[in-house]
Amino acid sequence: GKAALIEQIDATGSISAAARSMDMSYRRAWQLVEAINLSFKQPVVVTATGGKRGGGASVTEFGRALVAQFHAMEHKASAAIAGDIAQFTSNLRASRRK
Amino acid sequence: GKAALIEQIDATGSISAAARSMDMSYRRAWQLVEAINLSFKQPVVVTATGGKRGGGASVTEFGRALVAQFHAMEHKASAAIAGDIAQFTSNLRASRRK
DNA sequence: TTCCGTTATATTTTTATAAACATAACGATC
DNA sequence: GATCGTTATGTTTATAAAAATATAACGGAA
Repeated sequence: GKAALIEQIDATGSISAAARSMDMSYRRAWQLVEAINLSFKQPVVVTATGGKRGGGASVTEFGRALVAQFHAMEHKASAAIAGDIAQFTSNLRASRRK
Repeated sequence: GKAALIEQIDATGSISAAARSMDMSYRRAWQLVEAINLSFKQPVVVTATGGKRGGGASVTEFGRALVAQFHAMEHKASAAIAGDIAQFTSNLRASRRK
């Protein structure tokens, strides 16, 4: 979720546009960004207030590398257990929706 | 969490003893067991009410195999991304507790 | 038939999380 | 200095999850 948010910020240039595109409140998106930035030693998203278009946000190179690494980890872990997952899933009962 | 609960049930022979050992309410443990059993095509934990010692619960062979597979998956996934995790963690800010 | 420790279930209360709503601050541009 | 879209923050409400509390049902054994 956070990785997707960062990607949308990178794509749109603002937290609010990213939030809109993900059908998320600006408040929540901003809080996530704050939490992310506080989590790492270096900033992941940098913001600007005011100005011609009201401001904006951009993703740092560090942030981009982080997201890329995250996706790489996803793929590695997923590939490592793909076989088990298939078998595991075959033992799951078909869940009834609503 | 659920895997640990199943292991405790297997070790103790009852849901309530497992719950006590994990400092969990019996109610919660029972609900987890119910959810687990409903999730799979075959029962993972079988229970008995009443009787000499009030009843009890035991883990099926299917359940044991499931837990074993789960741990195997944990190890595989963990090993696959161990290097990334180390680097990732090095970028994390030391979080302040309380 | 009473007792015991367990499974099983219902109800209420508390806590945590998310959503919703409102508003201030910013600063380049016009 | 008025405007605009954004960042930034506070406050309240709603929803969900967990915890706490209570009690019924079970069935061997004494």
